[in-house]
Amino acid sequence: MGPLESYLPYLLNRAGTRIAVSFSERVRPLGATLQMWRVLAALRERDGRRMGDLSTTTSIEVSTLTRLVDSMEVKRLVVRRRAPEDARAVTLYVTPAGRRLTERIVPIAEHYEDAALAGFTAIEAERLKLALRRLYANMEALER
Amino acid sequence: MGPLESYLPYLLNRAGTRIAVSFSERVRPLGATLQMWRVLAALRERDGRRMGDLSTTTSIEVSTLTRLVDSMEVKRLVVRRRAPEDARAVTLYVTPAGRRLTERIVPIAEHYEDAALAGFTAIEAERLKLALRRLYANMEALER
DNA sequence: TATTGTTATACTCTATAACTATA
DNA sequence: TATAGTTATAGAGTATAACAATA
Repeated sequence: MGPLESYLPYLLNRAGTRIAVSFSERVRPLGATLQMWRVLAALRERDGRRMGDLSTTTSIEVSTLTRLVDSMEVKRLVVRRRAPEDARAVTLYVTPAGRRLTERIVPIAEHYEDAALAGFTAIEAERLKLALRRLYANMEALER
Repeated sequence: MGPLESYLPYLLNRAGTRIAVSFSERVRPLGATLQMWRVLAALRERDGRRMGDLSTTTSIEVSTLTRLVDSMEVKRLVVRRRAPEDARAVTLYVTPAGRRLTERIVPIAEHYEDAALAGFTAIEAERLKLALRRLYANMEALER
């Protein structure tokens, strides 16, 4: 085990934290947070998702998500609806205001994607993303 | 901007959080936390570092670090000493107990490094680390 | 009995700024 | 005046478990 600088989890968290903090500052003036953006991005992909589904795709804890969605409902960005096929489940839908906010954040997200990957070739960028997915899968496998 | 899954900051944070949580669980029985390990790893590299120095190398906020070091002093893992050349600065030294704990965590850290990179060739692993360093540098440059 | 989501509590880390003691 | 570190306070997120409603 060499210096901290060569340690993968460290490099990963350092880069991840840096980009998250920077992105958060950038969307704060719009009244949004990183976590809100994750929910909006997930709903942009597919509307009417369940809380549990959103929790796994956004990597936000269910109990955190409950309160996050509370605040997003107050801001009229999303609405909760009981799922018709299973009355235990709650599904989430974006409102027009939520859609407008989403479309304002998308270019910022794209900008961060580009800024983070400045100097990377398209192939290098894809390799990096693939590596991160493999890494995640490895850690998931380790849990069992 | 495609699905959340293809978004770099998301992939980064997801992988980073997963590995951090898993590692934390693994070292908790030893009475250690991820943040403590970072400090110990930094001091293992070089003893007698200043608080400010430790803050930047570990990516832990100075005010968080102060309280973290408080708790590490209570556990007799490190000791604070005033720097002789500048009485404003505080330097940190590992105790024998701290060293013993460090040596117990090192193999765990190595294990996580290996587990996360399972299936990666040495070249792929190096490429990934290099990419993470470049990405961090890009974000740092963006701040200015 | 198991599952979905909510609520409550305690805890960790961060952000910010005020404060002290040096320089 | 600026710097190094500490302290205080508020906020965001997590971990955990208990809970209600439904399956």
